[in-house]
Amino acid sequence: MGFSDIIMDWYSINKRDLPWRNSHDAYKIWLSEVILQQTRVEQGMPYYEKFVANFPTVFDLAAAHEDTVLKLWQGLGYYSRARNLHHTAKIIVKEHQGIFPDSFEELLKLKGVGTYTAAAIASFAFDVVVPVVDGNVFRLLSRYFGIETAIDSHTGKKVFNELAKELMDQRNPAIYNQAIMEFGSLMCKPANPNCEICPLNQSCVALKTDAVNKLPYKAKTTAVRHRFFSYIYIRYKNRFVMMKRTGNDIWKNLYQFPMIETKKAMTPKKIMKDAIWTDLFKNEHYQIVNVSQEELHKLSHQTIHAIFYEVTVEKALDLDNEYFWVSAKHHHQYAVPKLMENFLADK
DNA sequence: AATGCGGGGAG
DNA sequence: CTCCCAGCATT
Repeated sequence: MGFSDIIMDWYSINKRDLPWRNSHDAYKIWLSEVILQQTRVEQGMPYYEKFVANFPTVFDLAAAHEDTVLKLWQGLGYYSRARNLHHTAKIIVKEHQGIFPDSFEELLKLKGVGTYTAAAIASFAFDVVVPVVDGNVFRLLSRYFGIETAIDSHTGKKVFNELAKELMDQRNPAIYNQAIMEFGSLMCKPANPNCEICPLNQSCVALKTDAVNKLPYKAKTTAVRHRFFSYIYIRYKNRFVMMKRTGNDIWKNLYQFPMIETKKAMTPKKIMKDAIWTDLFKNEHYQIVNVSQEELHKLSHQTIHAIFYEVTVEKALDLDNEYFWVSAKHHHQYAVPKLMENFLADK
């Protein structure tokens, strides 16, 4: 038995019952694949269910407001996925009559659809023979064949894609692609893989050479950047002030309190000299009723040092620029970063 | 070719 | 703590 036969046999017995596997609907497959980009299956699952329930077809998604889409995506991270998802839904409706293209090349043209996702949709929905190479496949192939080429290099991507292509079961691209990812995910795990019971353990190079823990090889390690956010939580009766984050930064198009970013940790005394205070309050009276402890919010390559200034005012300020009042009853419709959600959950 | 983009689970 | 997860867009 060859590599692909072993993978296929293992999969037929050990596969999980995942909701998107019960469909050949390109829309649902696309939806699930975008949700699962850099996201574990268990984490993405409830979001998939929510999106299918709220947007049963691509027409429903295309007709929605971006705020609604982002709100449903809230908490999942990498929000450009949600923005691109919405954008692409509108393209599919306007330019493709609601029908997804059925070739790898055409799928690749869609925003938010890269080589992996295009291959996944093409094979799962349309039985196109094109290999999926995700994190699971990189790991499995690098270990089984003992390939030390860095998976995050240009040549690495080419090498592994070529290899994955040669190994494919040409007759069952949809099932085979699911199978190799499932195998990588459940058997050839990043830490503590199940080598003892692995059906490939007789011919695995990494196992033979004691290199399982060294592969796959990655070239880059990204440095963590520290940022200091001072949020101003301005309350008047049951309302508070919010704004939309624009600009190319984290949490684009999500909402937050007015805030000041500084390059270093800053004392309240210095923060309060920032122009934002006169911008917001002008000559109105305000009172700082609480200053939170610094809270660390860790992202993959940033650590946000957050402090919340809780301020009360005696009348509803006239707001300009991007600021606006929201009531406690209505603020839930705005998508907010996890950091904001955690703060608001205590209110 | 290199960098930025979230949040959470596992070890 | 560190690593990594059904990656992609941008430069």
